[in-house]
Amino acid sequence: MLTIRDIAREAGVSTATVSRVLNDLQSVTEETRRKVLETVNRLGYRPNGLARSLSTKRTGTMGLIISDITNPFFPEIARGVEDVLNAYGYNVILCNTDGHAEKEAAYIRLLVEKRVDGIIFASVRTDKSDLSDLDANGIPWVLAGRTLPGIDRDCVVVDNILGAYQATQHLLQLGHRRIGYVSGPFHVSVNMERLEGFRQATSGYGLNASELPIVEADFKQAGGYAAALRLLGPQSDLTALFVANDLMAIGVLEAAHDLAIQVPEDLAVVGFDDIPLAALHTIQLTTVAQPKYEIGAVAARMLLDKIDRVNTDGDRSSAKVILTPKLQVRRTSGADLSPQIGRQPATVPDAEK
Amino acid sequence: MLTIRDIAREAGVSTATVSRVLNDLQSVTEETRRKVLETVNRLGYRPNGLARSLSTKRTGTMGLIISDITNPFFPEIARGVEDVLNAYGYNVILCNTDGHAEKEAAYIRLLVEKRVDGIIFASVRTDKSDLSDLDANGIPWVLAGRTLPGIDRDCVVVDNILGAYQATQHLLQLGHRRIGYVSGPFHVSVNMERLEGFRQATSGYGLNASELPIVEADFKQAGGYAAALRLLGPQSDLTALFVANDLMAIGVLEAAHDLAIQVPEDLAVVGFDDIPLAALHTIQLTTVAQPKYEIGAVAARMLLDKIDRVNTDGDRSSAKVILTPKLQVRRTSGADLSPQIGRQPATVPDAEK
DNA sequence: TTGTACGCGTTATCAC
DNA sequence: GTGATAACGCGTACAA
Repeated sequence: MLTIRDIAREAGVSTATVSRVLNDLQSVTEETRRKVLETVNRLGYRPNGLARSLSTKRTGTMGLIISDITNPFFPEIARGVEDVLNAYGYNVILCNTDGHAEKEAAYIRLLVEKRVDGIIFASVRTDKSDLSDLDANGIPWVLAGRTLPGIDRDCVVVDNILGAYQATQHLLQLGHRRIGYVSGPFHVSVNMERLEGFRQATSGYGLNASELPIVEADFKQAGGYAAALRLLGPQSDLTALFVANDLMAIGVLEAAHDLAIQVPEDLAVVGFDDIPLAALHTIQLTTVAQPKYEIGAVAARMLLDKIDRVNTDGDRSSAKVILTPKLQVRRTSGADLSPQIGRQPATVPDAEK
Repeated sequence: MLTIRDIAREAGVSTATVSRVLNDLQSVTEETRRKVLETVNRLGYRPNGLARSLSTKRTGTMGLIISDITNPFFPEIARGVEDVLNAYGYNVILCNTDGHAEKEAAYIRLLVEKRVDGIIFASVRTDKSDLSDLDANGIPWVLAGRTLPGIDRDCVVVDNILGAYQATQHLLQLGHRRIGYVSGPFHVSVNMERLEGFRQATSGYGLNASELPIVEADFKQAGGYAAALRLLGPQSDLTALFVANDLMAIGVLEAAHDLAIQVPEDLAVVGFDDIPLAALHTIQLTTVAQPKYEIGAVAARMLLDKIDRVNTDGDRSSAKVILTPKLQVRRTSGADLSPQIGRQPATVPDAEK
């Protein structure tokens, strides 16, 4: 592949001049400028970014760490990240960790070796030591859609406690008292927060949250399906389920169907995230909406800011941005059925089918 | 950040020896080996991949170019690509082009400058000149889920013509004769092929394909919705729609619902792709299944092969892999309704609701 | 305005 | 087995 020296020789100038033209710096005669650009185009020269990065100490590449891009929650976040970063000339390396700590650690090591300019963590699980490792190496990072215990900066999240509180209260106001919680992995922060919101809301209604059934699952559709089978057995008295994310809620709906349980007549279901398919008329999942694209976009801007600040003054931390979740009331919570749950036919779209 | 020289000095050896230990090459005494590794771990040294790549001429990074990761068709492909490449120590740079030629060209330039070891194209549109540009620069590439006119190598695809043929024939066998085609962008190869399959099947039944309505849309849900509104106006006599991809088919279903058209009783719908939500019991979209994950995985392996071959002998091309699509018959085509279309109530799941 | 020469952090080719 | 040292391709003081 051609080098800057080839261009310099061909154009009859020095490599320094070629470099100046390519990065349009300072003083270069329009004459020589033309000459250089002409040979560059004629020969199809492409600068070697590796050499450039080695010299400038910036790569124009960022890492994006998520759990699994096939989870419908993540593509929009990734898109928000990508759009913003790409507008500033950055590329994004995508990393699927499946929530495995080892996979994540391995990715981080690779990203550090590739000297990415920054990393966005949207995966559910991250070791705090990994982050201090990055700090030690001077690589800025940002958390998107999640927090970490003991860290209340450099992250953009929705208020999960509030969202879960609203969702649960919605069910309570509809008259439900026997409400189950389909949980994500217990130790994951977003799940802990949503569980906390669930607890606050139920105890606000004088219920003992510890008496309400909670089943741990994995944030995936199949996990939600399995959890629902366990919760909705023959002797179940549950009339509603709050599910920690939409993907599991979809699994719950599938399970309810297979168990011949009518939603929302016999069972109200509320999810979290508002993934695209939740709004389809055949699904109409009541859920807590997160601004996914915005979470990604804001996180990206925050990261860019942080990089700027590292390069100027020494300040390395950003504020914490908390976005507000919004309860999207749709069919599956049976809001139109209240106050007598499960007694009268639903008057919602599709009900007459 | 620490350099190999720091380690060499601290361990009392030369940089060459440190390098040998790190890449466990040749002859190094167990003694010195231990000593080097100890200081590496103690000081937390991370090799600079840029410098390494500059020297070795490989980056361990690949580019993946797609249209839009929020289109449910792509996450599984991306996952297949990522899983395989990551197993071989590669990272993946994700590029969303939205089908814009300029965006794609800009991405390719960036990827070339970063000296990625290879590129996978899963986007719908690619300029042939871009590819020859890559060839000129010695960067291997592979096409995934699509072809390019005049190129029948280095790609993995399903037989789109066959898939579309089967889908259309399915509708014809159910008795439909007035079938519309909701098209993707006309110039996109996969769409052209599916249209071709549609034409072959209809003319096989003595129909004049040119008399059947075809509306061009954009492969997105909103586009499918809009196309359906145009096709299903008051004076429409269509009893079935073959839709070029599932995402648009979802839009068609939404439109049908808003127009109070019953699916499948009044309108049969068949899509293409078999995205995850097509299988949900509330959707049950009849569609042509593509093995998306496999397409990504096979493309990744093909790219790895191609890279290997470039490094050994000079052969730079791979074969063309054609995977077989599979018609997934579900509710929306009303297979259980035949032969009298639209006369009797459906006896499909959910019908008694 | 332009050119020379060194540094960026590795790997690889020599000697020893 | 180990150590100098020249690439790798670019940016950039410094000098001219």
